[in-house]
Amino acid sequence: MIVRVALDHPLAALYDYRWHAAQRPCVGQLVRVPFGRRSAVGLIFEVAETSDVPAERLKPVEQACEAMPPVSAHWLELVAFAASYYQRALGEVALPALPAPLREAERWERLFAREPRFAPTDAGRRALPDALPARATALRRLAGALIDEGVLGASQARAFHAKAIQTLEAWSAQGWVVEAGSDRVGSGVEDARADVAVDAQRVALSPQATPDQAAALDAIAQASGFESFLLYGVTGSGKTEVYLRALERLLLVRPDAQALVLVPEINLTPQFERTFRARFAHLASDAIVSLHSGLAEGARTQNWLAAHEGRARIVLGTRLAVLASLPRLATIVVDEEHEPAYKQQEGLRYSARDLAVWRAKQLDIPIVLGSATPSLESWHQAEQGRYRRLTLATRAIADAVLPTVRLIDQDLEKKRGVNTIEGMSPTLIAAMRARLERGEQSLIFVNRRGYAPALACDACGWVAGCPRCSAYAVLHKADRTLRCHHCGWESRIPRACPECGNVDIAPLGRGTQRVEEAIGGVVPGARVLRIDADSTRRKGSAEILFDNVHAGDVDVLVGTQMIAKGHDFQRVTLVGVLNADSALFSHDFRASERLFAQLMQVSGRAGRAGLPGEVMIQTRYASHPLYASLMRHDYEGFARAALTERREARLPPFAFQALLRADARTLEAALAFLDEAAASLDGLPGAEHVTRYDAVPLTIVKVMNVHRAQLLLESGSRAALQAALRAWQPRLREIKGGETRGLLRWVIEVDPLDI
DNA sequence: AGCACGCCGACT
DNA sequence: GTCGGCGTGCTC
Repeated sequence: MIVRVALDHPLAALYDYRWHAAQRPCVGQLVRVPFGRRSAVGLIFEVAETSDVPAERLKPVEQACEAMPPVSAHWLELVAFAASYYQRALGEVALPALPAPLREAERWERLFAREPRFAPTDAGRRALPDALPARATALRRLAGALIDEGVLGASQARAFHAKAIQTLEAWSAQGWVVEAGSDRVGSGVEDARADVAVDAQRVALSPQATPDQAAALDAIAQASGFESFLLYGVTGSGKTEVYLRALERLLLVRPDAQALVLVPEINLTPQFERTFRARFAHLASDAIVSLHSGLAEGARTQNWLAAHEGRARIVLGTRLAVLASLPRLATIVVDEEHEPAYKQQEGLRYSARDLAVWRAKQLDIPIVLGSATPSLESWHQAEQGRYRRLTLATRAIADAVLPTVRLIDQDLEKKRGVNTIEGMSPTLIAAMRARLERGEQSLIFVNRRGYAPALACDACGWVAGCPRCSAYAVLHKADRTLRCHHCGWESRIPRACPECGNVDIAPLGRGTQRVEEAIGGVVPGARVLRIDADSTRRKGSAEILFDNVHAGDVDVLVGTQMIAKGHDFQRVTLVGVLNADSALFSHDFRASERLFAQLMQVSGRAGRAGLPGEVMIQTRYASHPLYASLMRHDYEGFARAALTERREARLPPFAFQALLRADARTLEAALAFLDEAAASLDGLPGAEHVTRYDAVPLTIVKVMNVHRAQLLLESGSRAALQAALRAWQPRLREIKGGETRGLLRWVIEVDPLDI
């Protein structure tokens, strides 16, 4: 017997091994095999009688993972499709899709051992680190492992301390730990339970579906087999309620059916999990699990296995969850389907949304893509009738009305001699003061973190830059550093200009920190809070900060995109947007689509609880059509105009694109490689239908002392592009190997988002 | 991708 | 004299 195994390795698709065990090998089984001088974990993709590899070179399989049920043929097919579509080796997709412990044969036994298991509760996570005496090192390490891993088996625990089980039982009595009997446990279960009561009330507030919601639900319920629904509804129109009810129906009708719910960001999973747990409180504790990179390894593995073994009925996760093994998957939801976060930006550069649609088609099941501002790709599909559009036209919350959007024309203000104060128009400042007097909240959206995006010398024109990247160094005033947001470089702020010695160096532009500081000055008495990647670095701190806003301890909230998503601030009646203009004239053709979606989203934060909301956007281009659409809350008009432009320019979704990216020590080497690569496309299958653009340096040419360039390919035919890419790769390997180019790395990206 | 082998410059 | 730089080649 021969088994063909996928290994996490870029060359051959499958490697052949001899199978000696008594029982028949099984496709989808995990195995440990010798590979070169070491041993590796792989996945059996095929079982065969013979091999093309000479018999003397065939090595035997070392071990098979008996405890884990094999992954389904459907899952293998999904992985094979993703590998082929994104131009990667099979194993490079299959193995990274598995949780890490499954990829290490040494951990299998422990992983599948049926023994008592312990998981920390939220209370435990908070209390344990401080509750133990400093001298109790074994206990402290036990607590540390418990928190880091998320789940600890009895034998693992005993390794720390002979009486660890008694200790864990005592902690369990304290409410710091839950014991999960002899079964494997999920995580976060009991934490979410604590909030069930609260959410049950919240849910109970909207028991009656709006007519739009009911119509959408009927359509989804009537779907037989594959159908893509584009659930198009403004913020607050109750898309989540539609997801919940659709899943409710599904899970009631089919007692074994599984659902996959994708959300764009980790921050949003706890909220969703609470809501889903409240609604599906009758399900077993591990019937709802989350999957995202923020979970501790142990917890993520247990959740993955709960999905794989069919115990999990609802899997809530970020983009990586689209590759979860779900043997009885019956429906998929992709919330905020337009979010760029669904695109993986390293390793296998897949679009979770696109793979989700493929999965639905493969399994012949319905999929719901939800958004207030759908991606132009999805909107176009709906226009073409390939997706079915379900519109939620009204806000579900009683009395909620769309906010008034007004532009602050900075050009006009300047002409009239109205000066901005710290980058803010007096109109915006007055509006914030008025909110403060009325006890309402303001939210100021700034698209840059840090104090100022640059530090410059007035005398000689010097601007502080990162020594390793071709980017400006961002000024962070709080810790008096200059930082590069591309590579993490940090240095002290110089006292004087290093070029000319001038001591009058000044910050250029405005980031969240500077705006926070400025508002403290111009809105006296306001309690200002900043939320961005810097202020929420510690795990869980974002939730604490958001809680302050909800509790009313904040008058003005300053932040980046982070503040625009997921949170319903009941008392926010003013949203201010500073420096949005830069995206209007970007060379990236998707910049305006992203800007529109972002502005619609931040606008949705204003006026949720019946209070009239107002959005003020500072701009120097007040007559730009994007703003005109925004003021009318007219996504459809925006989409129509944008799609017309895309059609005329032959851009996606009217063409398909791929990038060849190259990294090298010099820009010349990268460009030379790309030029040669472009020439080598000639004569390849499909190449006659593929347009080649010139190889160009990336906007930020140098990152970490590596120079980057790219070559864009475009075709009206996806099949032609795919064929050409496939045939191209051996040639690219030759070109790279043929001449000594030093460190040169290349990667193909299919359907790139940023160009 | 790892990992080994192998061939030339700065150190104990 | 070695340690270690990364160039090259291999993995069923």
